[in-house]
Amino acid sequence: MRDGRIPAATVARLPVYLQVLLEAAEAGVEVLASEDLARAAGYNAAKVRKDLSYLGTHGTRGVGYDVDALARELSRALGLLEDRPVVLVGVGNLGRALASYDGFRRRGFHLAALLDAAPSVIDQDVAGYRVRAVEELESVVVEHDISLAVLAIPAAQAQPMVDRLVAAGVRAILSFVPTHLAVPDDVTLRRVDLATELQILSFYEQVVVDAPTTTTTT
Amino acid sequence: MRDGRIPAATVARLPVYLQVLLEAAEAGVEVLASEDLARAAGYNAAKVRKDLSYLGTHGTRGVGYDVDALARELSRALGLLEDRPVVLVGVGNLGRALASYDGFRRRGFHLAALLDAAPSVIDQDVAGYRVRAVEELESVVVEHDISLAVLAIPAAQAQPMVDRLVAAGVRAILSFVPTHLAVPDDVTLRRVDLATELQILSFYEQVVVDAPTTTTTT
DNA sequence: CGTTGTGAAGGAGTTCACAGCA
DNA sequence: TGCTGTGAACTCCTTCACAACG
Repeated sequence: MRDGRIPAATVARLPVYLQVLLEAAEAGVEVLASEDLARAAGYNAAKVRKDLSYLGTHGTRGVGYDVDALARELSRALGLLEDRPVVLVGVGNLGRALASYDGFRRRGFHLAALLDAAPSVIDQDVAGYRVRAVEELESVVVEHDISLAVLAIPAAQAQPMVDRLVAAGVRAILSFVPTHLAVPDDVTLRRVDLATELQILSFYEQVVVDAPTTTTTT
Repeated sequence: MRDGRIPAATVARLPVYLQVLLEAAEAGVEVLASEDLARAAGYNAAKVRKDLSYLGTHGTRGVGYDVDALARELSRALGLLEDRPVVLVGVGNLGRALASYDGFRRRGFHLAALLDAAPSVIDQDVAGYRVRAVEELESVVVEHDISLAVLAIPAAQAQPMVDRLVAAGVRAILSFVPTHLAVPDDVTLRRVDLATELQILSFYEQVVVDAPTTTTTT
């Protein structure tokens, strides 16, 4: 256990550990050794122990980690002790799917609002939510004290929308837009590009063998 | 330019470069310096040059990189010279969105088949495709010579399905399943977990400042 | 005794800085 | 002159290996 900053690579794995722990708890398991955790997460034991050591977590030597305690610890570290409100901007195909995706709900988030610019979809019902006009963005963010946004709009409109989200007070953005988007240093942006992922796979498929069986990183 | 293996981190950036180049070509730009490419991609010039050097690509000193030539070079490296067939397994909310997502089509892939296990969706029309029974998996893979699969099914059924895909001859899998899935060494699996991405953002949002403005890696 | 927590070694990826060339 | 291509330095991450300890 150290106290400086937690390495980015470690942060990216914490949700995976949490997931494994919640499944173990579900199954009635009370203690897991780093070895077990590693197997279930797809890493190795040394990495698991080092990662957890950054949290200052203490397992029990000769025994392992208490499943419930560690899950709580991870939830706390990730800021998931209570449900976080998220605003979803863009209700096209992908946006609709994201709105219907219950993984968000089940893993600590809820959609506080769905926004779109197209008059044709405004006021429409999507996955049980009423789509609101992007004009309401600023008021929605303030009203629900939102700091997380999911962006699923066309590339052409994306940068201005990012600027607007940032100005409104959003601190972190999950972008599905296939373009580089600039944000200030104090705002975090993660980009998920589905076509890019397939293209990476395409590379390894033809090169045959040897791809690092991956996950998202950094 | 070297000739060994291309670093995983570099491979993950190649699609981004390609995207930038195609947009530049679209805009009529014929030459880009590493500096320009870097700005558009969100990296820095040294990284761009080193990445490209692994391809054995030669830019022109004092000038930059020929946009068309480099785009072709990258397409070749990524195995995108011709459209690649992909099989999509799982036509739930996410699967439907993926089927409707035109980014795949526009960036070198086409869905050769949509499969699902639920009798209620079989033969249904989704995004213009007729959903087929998973039973047809093996024949579809052989018939279309498919090596890429996209997996969007519940975690519980995922590992057996992965084994089946691999046995059928699939060499690379893009998984949206929020669980670790095992594949043999000669098969590549990339995992995209949307809730995980949000949880990572949640961490940085609360920690305030300092997150490495990211993209998918490895 | 078994498993954690961690220094230290090793490996991967990034950035620097400059020589080399169009 | 201007920008590429790249060795070398550096930083970040992973893995090893073992002492510490319940």
